[in-house]
Amino acid sequence: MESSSTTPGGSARREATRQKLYEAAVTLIAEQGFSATTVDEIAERAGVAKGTVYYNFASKSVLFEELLRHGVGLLTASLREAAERTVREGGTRVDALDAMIRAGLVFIDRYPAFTQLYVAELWRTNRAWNSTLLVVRQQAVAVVEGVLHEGVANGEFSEEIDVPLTAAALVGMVLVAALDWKSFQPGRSLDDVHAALSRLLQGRVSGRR
Amino acid sequence: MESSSTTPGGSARREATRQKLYEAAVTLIAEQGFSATTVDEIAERAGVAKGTVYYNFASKSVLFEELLRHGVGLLTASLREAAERTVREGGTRVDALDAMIRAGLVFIDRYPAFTQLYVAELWRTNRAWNSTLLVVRQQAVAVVEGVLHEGVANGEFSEEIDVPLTAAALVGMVLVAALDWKSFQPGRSLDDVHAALSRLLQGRVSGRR
DNA sequence: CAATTTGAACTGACTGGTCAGTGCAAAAAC
DNA sequence: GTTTTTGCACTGACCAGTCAGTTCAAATTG
Repeated sequence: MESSSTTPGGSARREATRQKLYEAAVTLIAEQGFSATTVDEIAERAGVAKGTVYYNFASKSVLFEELLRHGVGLLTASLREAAERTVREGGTRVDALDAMIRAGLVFIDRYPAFTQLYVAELWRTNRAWNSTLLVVRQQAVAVVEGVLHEGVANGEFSEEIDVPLTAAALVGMVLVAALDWKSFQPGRSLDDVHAALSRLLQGRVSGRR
Repeated sequence: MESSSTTPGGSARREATRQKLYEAAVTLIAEQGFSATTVDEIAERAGVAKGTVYYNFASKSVLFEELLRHGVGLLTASLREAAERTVREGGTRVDALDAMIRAGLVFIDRYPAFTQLYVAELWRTNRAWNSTLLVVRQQAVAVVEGVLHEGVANGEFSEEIDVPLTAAALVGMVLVAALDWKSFQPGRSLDDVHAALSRLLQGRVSGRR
């Protein structure tokens, strides 16, 4: 009897090629931007012929869009997992936010190029992949918004907070601080950076000691 | 070659042309990115012949670099002014940070395209104008760092805060929240957005009412 | 077992188009 | 009469996307 034959999603070989192309594309586009990165460069970095890029992806833009979706999927899964685990283990929503900050830092630590690219392309308008970008942005922020909403509902947060704006601000805080960390103080430990952001989150900036 | 600005012979007419080119370039590059924007487009949008672009700027990259410097000069002047005015009028350093948040929002409200472009290009590496970018980034963050340092020195802030990281986080918070505001909730008033960010800054997120 | 067939995956030279930057003579502005 | 702008043709490099041909592992056959 036939085992579960050709899995929907392509052969293992093909999947490996696509993965190599993602990895090549993400660093090049993070460094240079989408338009300045050529398909030839991506193929060369991936150790693959140019035609292979077009065998696996309909176009340069499509490769990029799928890369975005792939990366954001990883990020949101990680954020969601951190928040859920914290709450499940009896933590408060502030604890959950803190756990998400850490999860965000861990992600950025592991995939700095993707983060760079995400920030750089996120607010572009008039681009072909605009709708993808919208979805992909909302996905990440929505996880934070969810925790904020829960906190407001259970009285842990003030009802006066502006959920979407606060979520965006928190995401921005982590993104920019982390990019700065990676770009200008790469020696710092993740715990160190996390501690600094925790302090800011919990308003423990003011006041001596 | 005397390409530097503030040339003795810099006529008012020439300055006006350069200004038109800045304005055309900033919106186009914000929308499309540097590489995807052509010199022909910039010239057309500015209502000027292509040759004029090259009469006024050595190259497309140089035009962009001078544009960056010009815009960041405006931003930092505004931030510095806000902080100094607050302190001069007897405000605390927290008040100064708050005033800088507002000044940042006012700037972004007035020059959204520049802000977009700034964020998009700020963490690019391997680009011709890398050194310019470094200067330009440090300029904006340094103003915030200055206020944090003063606050630590006079005991208003904990000595444990990580000044560079906290400054970057604050800048990120404002940038991302503001871009979100402009992109997705443009109806909101500046005061509204400012209030939400103030609350976050002062740790008044937790706790009922 | 080989030997052969099949087809998905991959290759890289090639094409058609785009674009930064040049050159220059003439007009306009100052 | 000097500076600045115009208009436009031109070049050379670069690049996204194509396509006819190749590879190779697994399936089929004898």
